[in-house]
Amino acid sequence: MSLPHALLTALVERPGSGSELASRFDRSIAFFWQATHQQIYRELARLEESGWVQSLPAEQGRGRKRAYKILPAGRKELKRWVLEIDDPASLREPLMVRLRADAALGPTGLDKEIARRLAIHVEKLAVYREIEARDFADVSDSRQKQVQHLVLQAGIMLESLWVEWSKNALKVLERRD
Amino acid sequence: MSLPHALLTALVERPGSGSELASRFDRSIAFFWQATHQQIYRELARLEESGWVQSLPAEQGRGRKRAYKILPAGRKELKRWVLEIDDPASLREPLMVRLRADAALGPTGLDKEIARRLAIHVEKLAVYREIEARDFADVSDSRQKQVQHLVLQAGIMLESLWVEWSKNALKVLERRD
DNA sequence: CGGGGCATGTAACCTGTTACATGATTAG
DNA sequence: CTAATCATGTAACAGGTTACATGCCCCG
Repeated sequence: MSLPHALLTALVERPGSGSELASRFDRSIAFFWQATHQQIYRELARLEESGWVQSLPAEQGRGRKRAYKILPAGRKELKRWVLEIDDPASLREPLMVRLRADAALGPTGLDKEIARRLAIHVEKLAVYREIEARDFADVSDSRQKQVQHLVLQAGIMLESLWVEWSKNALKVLERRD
Repeated sequence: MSLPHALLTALVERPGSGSELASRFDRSIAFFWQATHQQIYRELARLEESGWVQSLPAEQGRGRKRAYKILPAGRKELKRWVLEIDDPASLREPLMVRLRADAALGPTGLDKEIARRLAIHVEKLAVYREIEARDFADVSDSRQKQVQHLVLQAGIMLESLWVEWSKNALKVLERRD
């Protein structure tokens, strides 16, 4: 489980409230981690219980912003966690299951769906490339920036992969025999 | 949720018992769908309840193989499901969270982990390429075979991506400033 | 001052994971 | 005949998803 540590990371960069973290999430590691606001609130409460973050006491009560900041114990926990080892995440892609079903049942009309997804990937790729051009144009960036760039690069490579794969898949699925 | 339909697909190809399906899973769509035997048994029971599959009545009881075959209603359901639309699956990759934490905290020693994973991806890639050479050497394959090949190709492309990305990441992480 | 949107929160549910248990089969 | 292994199954749990509820704030 990485959500608590993803939140700690965000809070190292800058303190913030649940809703702020949610939108920062969308802008930073959305390619490789997602969380709904419910997950975030639940997890922030747990982090506070563990003594890893602290909510600024000034503001409390439902409906009011509640800003959190990371505590030393949280920093320490994050440093520990970064060096945990785990195998590459496995991808669960229903489309691949559908393809195998198509192969077993005969042509089913999956090409429409793949064309739709091709468009999605093309668009995402354009967005990511734009971010890259804007934030990572300088080749002589700091180490910190280059590491952040690595994450974006993985996102770009993934979208490129799916664009390429989808085009090829459409060629194969054209066959109606 | 795709597990029930992944099982239906496997049962269209050939009837089988839970354990057989589990090992067939490993050999066919393991790149894009995984399931433990517990999930499979639970799901097979549900599929039977829904009237989509039938277990051959001869064999029953704990510890005895229980073969299932797909029913017409199951085939129909599978055909319906193949054409459902959903957005590309999102990848949850803790390593990317770790990288962002590394960027925020300063060098933490992630390069070891990435080198380890590079080796894993290289090995998987070799295995997939071997399967490809053995099962999909013929360019003039049937449509069915070509569609199955598409799934394997996606797996190969993904592993290649991570090999390439890991090598680049190692270069960046060498920097210790 | 009333309504809509925003921030937070509660609750139920589902999938997937892990640990463990039991009956059958097979090897030595 | 016993031990190891295989096939099936039970149970508890954790993370993620969805639906919905509540309180604050600001705009008209």
